[in-house]
Amino acid sequence: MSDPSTGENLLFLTDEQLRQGIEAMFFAYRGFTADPDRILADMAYGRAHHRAIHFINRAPGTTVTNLLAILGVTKQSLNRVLRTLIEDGLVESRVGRTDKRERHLYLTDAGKALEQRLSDAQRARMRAAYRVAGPQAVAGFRQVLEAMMDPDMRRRYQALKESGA
Amino acid sequence: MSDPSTGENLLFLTDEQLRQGIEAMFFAYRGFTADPDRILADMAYGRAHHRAIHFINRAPGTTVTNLLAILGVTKQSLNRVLRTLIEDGLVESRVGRTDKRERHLYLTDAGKALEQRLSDAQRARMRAAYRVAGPQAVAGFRQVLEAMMDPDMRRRYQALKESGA
DNA sequence: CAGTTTATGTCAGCCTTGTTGACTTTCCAA
DNA sequence: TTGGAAAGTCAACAAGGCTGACATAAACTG
Repeated sequence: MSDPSTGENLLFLTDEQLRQGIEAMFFAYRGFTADPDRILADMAYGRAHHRAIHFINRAPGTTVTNLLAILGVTKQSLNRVLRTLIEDGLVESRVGRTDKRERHLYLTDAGKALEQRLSDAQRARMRAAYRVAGPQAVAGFRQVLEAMMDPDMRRRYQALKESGA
Repeated sequence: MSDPSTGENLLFLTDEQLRQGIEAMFFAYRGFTADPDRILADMAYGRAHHRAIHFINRAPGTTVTNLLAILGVTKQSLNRVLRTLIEDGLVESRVGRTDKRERHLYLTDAGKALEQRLSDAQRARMRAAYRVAGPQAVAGFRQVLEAMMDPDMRRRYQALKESGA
């Protein structure tokens, strides 16, 4: 329409529009993590513990190496977090049956309980936002987020998504 | 349709859909920060410096207190970052004219140059994602993000948005 | 004018969570 | 049986959050 070179209206790709999107991501991510952060602050845990708990719950029996790849941190960093979770009885580490080098990770009942608290809080905000925005906006939201991921992370995300529902 | 209580299809509010949205936010945010992070890693700077530079560029002459509120950190934390940026000649701090207690912050030419590099990188990814998803998806993306913010952050975001274009 | 509040900066110390590098143990597979 | 992958550990370090205490200057208020 207004752009003769393509026949499309590309006003949504202006620097100003992109900047607004960038700032929206920044402010929204703060809200996104705020509720779980408040819960975790009361314990000796942080966001790193939340992430580990989330993905162990999501894929019970996952190996340390797999978790490492999903979280994108070093094994030393993850190990510190994992050790405290195991010590505190929230995570169980079982030696692999076929490959005994591997450790398979599971949430204990206490771990599941914490996961529930954290994800309830996070989902509540997400649900409220989804409800306000409506299904069509949510579809767009997901599309843009997927397009924003690094290709290997997109693959991991897709795999998780398909294993889910 | 499928939900007799509301007459709406609320399948987009299922726990599984919400969980996918949560994971999408996690993976997308990683992509969102990856490019600037790579640039910053070569210097002695981190994400905190990027945020300060971004918002000083966005609102030149902003005061320290205002920046504090936008970034949501303590003044000690911000001050550490600001001090290095001023020492390195990327940010200039001017004493307020009407209220001499205030410091007004501006990017120097060097600061503007770095801001440009960082935002170019971040916008490039954003632009690619926007282009793939299309204008309607982008509108939905923005709607959901806005709804996800804390109310006071939403106000700040709106104020920035209106001051922009 | 005296006293209080506000804006800013700074020192010290702490925590989480990331990093690198070096090293060991276990154990699968060629 | 030996090489290499998987896992774990120790040490050291840095960024970037936090709290608490304190200093200074300027503005505001009674």
